[in-house]
Amino acid sequence: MTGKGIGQATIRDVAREADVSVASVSRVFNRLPNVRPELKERVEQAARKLNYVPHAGARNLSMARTGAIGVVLPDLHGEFFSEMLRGMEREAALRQRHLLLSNMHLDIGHGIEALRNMRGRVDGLIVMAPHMNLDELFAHLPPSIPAVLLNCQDNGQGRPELRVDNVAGARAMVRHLLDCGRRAIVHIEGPAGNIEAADRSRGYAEAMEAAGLQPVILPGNFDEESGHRAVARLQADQIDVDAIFAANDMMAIGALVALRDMGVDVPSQVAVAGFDNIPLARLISPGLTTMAVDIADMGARGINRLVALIDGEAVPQMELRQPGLIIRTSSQLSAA
Amino acid sequence: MTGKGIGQATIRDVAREADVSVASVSRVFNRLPNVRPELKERVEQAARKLNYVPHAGARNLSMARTGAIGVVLPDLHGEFFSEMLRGMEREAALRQRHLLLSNMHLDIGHGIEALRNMRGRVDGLIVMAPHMNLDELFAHLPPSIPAVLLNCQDNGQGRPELRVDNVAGARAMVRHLLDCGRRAIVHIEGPAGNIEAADRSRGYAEAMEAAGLQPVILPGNFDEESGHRAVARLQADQIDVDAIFAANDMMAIGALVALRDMGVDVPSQVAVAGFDNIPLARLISPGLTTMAVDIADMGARGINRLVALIDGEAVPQMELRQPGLIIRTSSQLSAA
DNA sequence: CGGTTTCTTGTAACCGGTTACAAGACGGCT
DNA sequence: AGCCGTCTTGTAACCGGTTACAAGAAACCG
Repeated sequence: MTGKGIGQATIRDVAREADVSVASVSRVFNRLPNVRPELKERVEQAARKLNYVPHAGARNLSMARTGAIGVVLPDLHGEFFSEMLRGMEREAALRQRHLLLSNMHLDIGHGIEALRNMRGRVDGLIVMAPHMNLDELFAHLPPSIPAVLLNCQDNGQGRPELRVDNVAGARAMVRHLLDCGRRAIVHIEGPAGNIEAADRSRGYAEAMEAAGLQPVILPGNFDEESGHRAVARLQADQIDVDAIFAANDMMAIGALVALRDMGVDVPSQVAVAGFDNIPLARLISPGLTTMAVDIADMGARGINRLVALIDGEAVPQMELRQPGLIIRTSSQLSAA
Repeated sequence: MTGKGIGQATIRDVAREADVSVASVSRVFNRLPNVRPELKERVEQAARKLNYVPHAGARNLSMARTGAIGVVLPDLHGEFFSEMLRGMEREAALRQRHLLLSNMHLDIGHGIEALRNMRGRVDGLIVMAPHMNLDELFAHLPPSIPAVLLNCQDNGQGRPELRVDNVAGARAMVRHLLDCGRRAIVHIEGPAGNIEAADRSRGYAEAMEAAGLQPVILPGNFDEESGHRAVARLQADQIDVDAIFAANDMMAIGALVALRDMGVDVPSQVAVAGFDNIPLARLISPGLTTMAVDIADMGARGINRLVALIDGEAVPQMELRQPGLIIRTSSQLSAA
C-alpha cells in the first residue's frame, strides 16, 4: 500500500510523514517530557500509519548500549544447563535484558572466537567454562568488557566469580555414605580437565583417606551413558562396592538404571549418590541422594552481578556457595 | 598503556596506527582477496597491538544483517522447552547464527512488546505461542520480517509453520489404552486457551466417543503439580478409573507420583500415559508410555526453515508432524 | 612508447538511530 | 517596548562499521 515494498519505515520516514524533525520523533518514542501534545499526537499517528518499529540495532550503536547479555556455556545438554538458563532468563527479564546464547563446545579456539563475536552485540558476558584456561580464553579480548565467571578455574582475570564449593560438597557426601555404614565407596569421575570434576574427585579422595579407606575412581564424562558404563565396569572387574558416588546426577542416574537392569537393589545392596540436585533427582525412583546446588539461583545471581557490574556498581570479587546434602531413598540406611 | 583508557579501539584507530584507510582495514578483516600482503601484514600488526575486536553491532547496522535469530517462547520451564532450545542451538551454531532469547510469559501485550523489541536485533523470528491469537500478536509488526511459527493456532499470517498432529496423537493414545483393555480412561487437560491442549483433548474425546465410552476430563495446566491434584480429585470424587491419559508428560509424572504415594499400583490398577516424550519419561519408574514428539528435532527444523526463509529460499508453508506411540511399563497389559 | 586493462587503495556516503547545540516562540517582568 | 528565562523544535554530527566510486600504480600490449 505505502509503496515502500521491502524495507521498513525509518525514523526519517516518520519525520517526513508527520512533518517534524527526526529529533522530535526520537523524543516522542523515548517519552521525553518536552514535547507539545499536539506534535506528539501527530508523530504517533504517522508512526501508526507507517507501521513504524524502531530499529534496536541502530539505537544500540548510537547509545553504546545493547540491553543484551551474552551467555557462553560449554554445552546445552541436560537439565543442569537448562536449569541455569531458566534462572538467568528470569532475572534478565526482570531487568529488561535479553540473553544472547553461545555455546563454545570443546575447543578453546572456538571459545575465543565466540567471545570476540560478542563485542558490540552485548553489554557484558556470563562465562561458564570449567574446562578451560581462563587467561588463555580472555587473552585476546579487551579487558574493559564486563564479565562474570561461573565455576571457572583459578585465573588472573580479577573478574567477579561465583563458585560452588565442590571439594567441601564431595567430602560431605562421602561422610554421609560412611554414616550410612558404607565402606566400599567408589567414585565415578567427571571429564578430565574440568575443574568441577577435579574438585569433586579431590574431595572424595581426601574424605576417603581421612577415613583410612582406599579411594577407587572410575572414569566418566558427566553423561548418563558413562554412569552406565562405569557400573558395567564394576561388574566386569568384580570390584567390591557398597556405594557409588558419581560426580554429577546424570551419571548417578545412569548408574541407577544399570543397577536396576542388573537386578542389584538400591539402596540395600549398593547406595547411589550424585551431585547437583537436578529436578530429575527427585522424580526418579529410588529418589537420588545428592548435593544440592541451586542451579537456577546461581544463574540468576550471575546475571544480577553482571548487571550491577555493567551499571558500574561495586560487586564482590568472589562468592563461594556451599551445596547442601539432600538425602533420598538411594542412600537410606541399610536395614539394621 | 595506549592511553585510550576506557573505550575500545575502532577501525579508525587501527587505520591510523597502520597508516592506511579504514576501507583497507575492513578489507583485511573481511578477507577480501585484493589486498597487498605487505599492507595486510601491517594492518594485522596494528590490530594486534591495539587489541582490536570488530564491533558487531556497527557491522550489523551497515550490512542490515545481524546473524541472530530471535526465539520467542511462552515459558522456559521444564524439559520440553530446554529440549527445544537445545535443538535450536545446535542447528543455529551449525549455521553460524546466534540465538536471542525472549520469553513472553502470559500476557499478549508483553508478547507484542517482545516482538517489537526484536526489530533490528535479529534477522528473523521463531515464535511458539500455542496460547495466543497470532493475528493479534503480529498485528502491529511489519509483515516483512521473516518468521517461522511452531505449534501455533490457526491464523492468517501465511507464514511457514511446523505443527505436531496433536489430535491424531491423542486418538492413537486412547486406542492404545483401549487395546490394553482399559475402559475407564480419564483425561487430564492442559491449560485453557492453549491450542495444543485443546487438540489433545479433542482427540481424546473423539476416540472415546468412537468407542462408545463417556469422556471424563479433569482440568490441569501442564505442570507436575496439576497432575498430582487431578489424581487427588479422582480419589476425592470416587471416580471410577483404570487409565489416566495426561495431556503432557509432566502432568503424567505428577499423576504417577501421586498414585505411588497413595499406594495404587501402576499399571496393574491404573495405567498412565503422557504426551511429548521428554527425556524424563524414559527414566522414571515405571517408564512412562507417551506420544513421542522429537522436540529437539522440531526446534532444529524450525531454525532450518527460518534460515532458508531469511536467505530467500522457498519454504514449505506447513508441515504437520506425526507423533509416535512409545509403550513403556506404565501401560503394560494388565495381568491376563 | 602511448594506451588500455587490472589491481590496489583511499574518500566519503550510508545504515538508523541519539543528542549537543542553536534558534525561535512565548510569557512574564520592569 | 525591551529584556530575560523557559520551553519547544530543528540541524547536523556522531556511534563504528561497509562499500560505491574514483584515482593512482603497475602490467601488458601492439
